[in-house]
Amino acid sequence: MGRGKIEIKRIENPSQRQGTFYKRRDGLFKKARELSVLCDVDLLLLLFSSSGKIYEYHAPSVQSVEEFVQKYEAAIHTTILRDHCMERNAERAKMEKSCELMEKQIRIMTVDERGSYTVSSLEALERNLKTAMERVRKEMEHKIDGEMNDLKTMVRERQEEGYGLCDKLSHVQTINDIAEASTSVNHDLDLKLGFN
Amino acid sequence: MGRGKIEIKRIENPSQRQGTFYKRRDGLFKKARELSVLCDVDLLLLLFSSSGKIYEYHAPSVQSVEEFVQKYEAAIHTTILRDHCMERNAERAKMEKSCELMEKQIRIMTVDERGSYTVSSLEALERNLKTAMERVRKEMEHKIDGEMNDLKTMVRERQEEGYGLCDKLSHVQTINDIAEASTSVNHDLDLKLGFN
DNA sequence: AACTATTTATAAGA
DNA sequence: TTCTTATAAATAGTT
Repeated sequence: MGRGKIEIKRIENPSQRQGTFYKRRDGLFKKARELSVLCDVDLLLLLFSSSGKIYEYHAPSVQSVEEFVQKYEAAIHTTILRDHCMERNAERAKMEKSCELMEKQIRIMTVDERGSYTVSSLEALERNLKTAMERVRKEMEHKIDGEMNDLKTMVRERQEEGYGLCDKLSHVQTINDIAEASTSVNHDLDLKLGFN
Repeated sequence: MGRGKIEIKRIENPSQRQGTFYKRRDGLFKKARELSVLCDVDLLLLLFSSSGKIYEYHAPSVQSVEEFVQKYEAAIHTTILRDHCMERNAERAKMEKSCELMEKQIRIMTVDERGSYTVSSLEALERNLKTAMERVRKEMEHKIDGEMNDLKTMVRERQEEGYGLCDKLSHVQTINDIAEASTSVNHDLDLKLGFN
């Protein structure tokens, strides 16, 4: 219908697309209204233009979008929505169960589940606690080793700063051009800073 | 369009109304699809026939009625559904966070978080592990005490059964009316069962 | 936004 | 429902 036949695919020319949009939108709304009147149909039509503007039509019998969607959801309730809802509920139940299990695990690991242990589970628990204990010790040693190394590094850095200071001092001495037996000063300094 | 012009008002003849419904419904859906394709329009069309059947069309870009309605409601500043959804999402996020925390706690308690401890946290962990250890020991003692008591009870029950048996035996003896020095039998039985 | 040639939708009938 | 077809209605290209 029109001067020429068109293919049903996106119109790339924006102004042409806009023009066609107005015409066809009006046509669609008119058809929607006619269908709802002629055939006693409850009908909702929502659309967003490509520029983001929103347009809506609903049959006179429809009070609001929310009411209509609720009716839709109630009707479709047997399939999409319920499935979706059940999926969410299953996911949620799974999560809750996993939470519960973890909570229980924590209570067990802190031996806070009085009276619900068997002797063998207590033995297993004891083994686990021993393992954890060993790990704590190793980790602690590792940590302390690390801190020792840091301290050693600090000492070394101080030492180097000290040497730098000595160099500067000796340089100053040279500039002062007092050609005495001044090496003893450096040596004294080393001794005071505890170097050897 | 058609053999004659019609007035746009409810068609009272049911079969004619039904026929028109099919034709115009198909036409409307076709137009809706064409508009969405030609003009890049997000579109949702929901309708209930007068007989209560539901029909739906949405543009390919629309994933679901829910999604579309959310977009609509966001655009129209109505927030009922979105709020509900956000509530669910918040709840879920909270749960996930709590799960994560528990998982971390478990990893920490099993000393499986290599390198992420401070010395003081390791000390605290050690204290907790010692407490757990003590509890395991207490629980184990308690359990073993319990089992001992159970065993004692069993022994006592057996003993009583034994006495019962002896009584019966002696009764049978009495009935058999052999008035001999038969108390020795009971005594032998006690010795065999290991009582006293 | 209006015009109009042409295509498309559909009312009535089968 | 589905098809046919005469006719009404929608709209593409244009102004």
